[in-house]
Amino acid sequence: MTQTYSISDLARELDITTRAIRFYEEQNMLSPERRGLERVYSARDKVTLKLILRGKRIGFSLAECKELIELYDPSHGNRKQLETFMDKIAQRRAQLAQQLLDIEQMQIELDTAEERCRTALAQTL
Amino acid sequence: MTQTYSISDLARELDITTRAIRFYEEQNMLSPERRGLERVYSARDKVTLKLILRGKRIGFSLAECKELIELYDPSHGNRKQLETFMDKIAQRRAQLAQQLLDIEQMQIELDTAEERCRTALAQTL
DNA sequence: GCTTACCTTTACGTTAACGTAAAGCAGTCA
DNA sequence: TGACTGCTTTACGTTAACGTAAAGGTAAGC
Repeated sequence: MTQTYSISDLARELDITTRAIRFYEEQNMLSPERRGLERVYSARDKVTLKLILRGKRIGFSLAECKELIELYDPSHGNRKQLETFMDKIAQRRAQLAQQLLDIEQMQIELDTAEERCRTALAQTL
Repeated sequence: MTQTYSISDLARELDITTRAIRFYEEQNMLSPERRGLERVYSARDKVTLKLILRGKRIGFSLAECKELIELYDPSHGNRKQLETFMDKIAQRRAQLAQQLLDIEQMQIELDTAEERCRTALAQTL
């Protein structure tokens, strides 16, 4: 029923190494089931991995990714903790907003770079 | 006339360390003038630094930032080189597009994380 | 003349995020 | 019954991007 995966299944599908996956577990970002010694991953584990990879693509550190993962389940938190969570969420939001600006700016620069390239290419004719 | 800066001027203004600035120079991303031993930075140098910092904020490696800087001046390139430049520009564009998707997705997740937090907080009353 | 504030170079130290090898157990296919 | 294939753990190696300390040069102010 509930889909499970071996470590190399996930490695293939997500295009990362098994070493990386084990490393994330070492960092307490994952804790897959075991069948004997073998790791058995759930759909939830896969989601977590995807979240890590997405975080990495936009330049988040693993520590930051870990915080994001922890935000997934705020049930076991007292008031103080939950407020800390809210703070972290706000921080991430601000960071993402800044990144959007940065990307926008960089796209503009790529535009002008491309144009300079085009004119330089025209010269070589 | 033409504005110049000392290394600590730039460090203060851009909120980085002088060590970092010297490091970028070591990596051939900058080559400021010298007055004796002292480094003297131009407005262009400052722009370059800003570009580096912006790149870093969206998770680019220094190597990637360096490529971006090099795209600034495609004048001294032969046809082959210019085409390589165009390729790199296209690659960066694709990367930025992916990052936009990732950020969008992450914003959605922050939304739901925030909501979960809110309901958990409501429980603590 | 001495301190203070910048600047320089050289060089070793550090952290993150894995890579890579070594050594071994468990099932299967010819 | 090997030989593969895939899984495991342990542990040392590596790269990027600086941090940090050591040792010293120079100009300004008291």
